[in-house]
Amino acid sequence: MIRVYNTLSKQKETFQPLEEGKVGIYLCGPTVYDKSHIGHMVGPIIFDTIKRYLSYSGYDVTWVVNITDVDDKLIMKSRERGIPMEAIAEEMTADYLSNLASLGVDQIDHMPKATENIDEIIQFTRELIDKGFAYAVDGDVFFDVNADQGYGKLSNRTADAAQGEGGEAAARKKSSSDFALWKAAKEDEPSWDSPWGQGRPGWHIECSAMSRRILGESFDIHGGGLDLVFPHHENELAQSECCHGKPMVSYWMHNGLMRAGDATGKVGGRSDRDENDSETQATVETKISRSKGAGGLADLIETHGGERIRFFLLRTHYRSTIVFSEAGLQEAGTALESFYRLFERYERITGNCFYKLVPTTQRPEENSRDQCEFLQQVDVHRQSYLDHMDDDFNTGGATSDLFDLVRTINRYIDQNEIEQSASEQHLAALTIAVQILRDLSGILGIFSSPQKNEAGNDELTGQLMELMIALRAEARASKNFEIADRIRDGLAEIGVTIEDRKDGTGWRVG
RNA sequence: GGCUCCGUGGCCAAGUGGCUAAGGCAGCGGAUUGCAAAUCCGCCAUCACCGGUUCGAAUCCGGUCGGAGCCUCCA
Repeated sequence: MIRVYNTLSKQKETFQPLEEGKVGIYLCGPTVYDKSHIGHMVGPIIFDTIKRYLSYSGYDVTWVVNITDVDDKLIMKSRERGIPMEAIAEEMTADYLSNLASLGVDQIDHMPKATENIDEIIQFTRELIDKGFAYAVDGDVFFDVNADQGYGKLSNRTADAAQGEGGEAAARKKSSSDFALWKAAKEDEPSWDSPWGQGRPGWHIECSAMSRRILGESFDIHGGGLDLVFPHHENELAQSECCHGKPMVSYWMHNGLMRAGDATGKVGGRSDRDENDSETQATVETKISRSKGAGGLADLIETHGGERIRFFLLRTHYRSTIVFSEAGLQEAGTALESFYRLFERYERITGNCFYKLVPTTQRPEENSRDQCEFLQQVDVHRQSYLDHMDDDFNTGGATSDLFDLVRTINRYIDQNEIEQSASEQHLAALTIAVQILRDLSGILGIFSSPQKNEAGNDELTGQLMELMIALRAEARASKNFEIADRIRDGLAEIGVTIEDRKDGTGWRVG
């Protein structure tokens, strides 16, 4: 039984899809006016993981992430850079997509763009006018907040407490909290034909229109960052529910926002150039999108690798604030090492590559019958992992079970001296356990392929290392530890670690 | 001012009424090792503070202090 925290009810609820066995998820994606920063990746990574888990649990999931490719910021950017809005959108969408790919986000089924759904948007707006929830004034169309009884229920706000956008449009609105569904085109703005003249969509309407087109009038999960609860999701909900007269989504899920936490004020390894007043900045933590150094996600991926970043994000609960820091990322990397080491150990023993194991796509039945003690322990951790995930996708708790699994497997190998000589039985049990680790980590979207370890992968290095190790072995055999240690220490200085294992000497970079 | 949320060991972080408060990083002790590395074993918290409810609270209620977000664009 999966439980989900619903922003609308402010509590965890039992997950029950509208249609048996099927789940529709809509996640608010980026406005593509600039390069994405790490904060933009929180939602995609957690929902990618949620989709993996729901699929594993037997649901047929459809996941939609929209691209907002027309709005004020895009228009401004286009003027600044003197190139068409479409060119900016295209460039930034490509950036976004490549970041997603690096972070292993590959579960998205549809990525509709606002500009490709103008007809739906106009249609939706027209329906709202026909039903008396919206009105047109001089080419603008506004949503009439006071016509909506339920307005404010998502963000717990009353209609009049919610100030809509001000500016010169304010004068034409019936109430200041009314918001634009359609904006009349100004000079030099991209625009489309509509029953109200040339114009473009307001910010919220595209999501109502596109989610309906792809997922239907009502669907299961709508997600986004906590900062979207108001006004964006409140308004979306108002539009859709007024238009259809029924609930828009069953579960509203919002991820916590990321803050920049490095003492230096750095984000993404960039120095914060424009900060020159005193030391007060030292401990300032701000929301990433407001921090001066926001950006540099590509650099971050380059230096740390997507897997480390993904793991870093998934180690905390999706609803809590994550303080971003280089140190935190470093630590995540250190923690991942124990997994990589186990994978190598497994390969040395069985000759099989962990990454070539095919993940089981179906959640197995409850505990297995008469197994050896080891596999029973493995089962305990597997079950604990699933319990964590069932509880509002608690990936932070689930990762601890992964570490428990690693320790359990290492202990089994140690205690039974499997590295020295393995019986069929041991190998079979080991294989089952590692397969389970494969399946469970696959749900988090990690360890799907080897992380490129740049250095030391070429043939020459391998041969040289073989030689060094042989020389050291000879020195050790003749108890010439001075030479042996000189070899080991010298290698350590250039970043190569020698490991004398039960089954022979090995080496690793880093 | 209105509305949310958070404060768990040196650091990060699960846990939101009841077995001995997960896990990671760092540290310490031990096994192993020629010494290391890796691995395993063990150790390291009464949960910001005060008061209350309860047989029983980190977990519920009230207050205090500290921190964050939203109320304008934001993932």
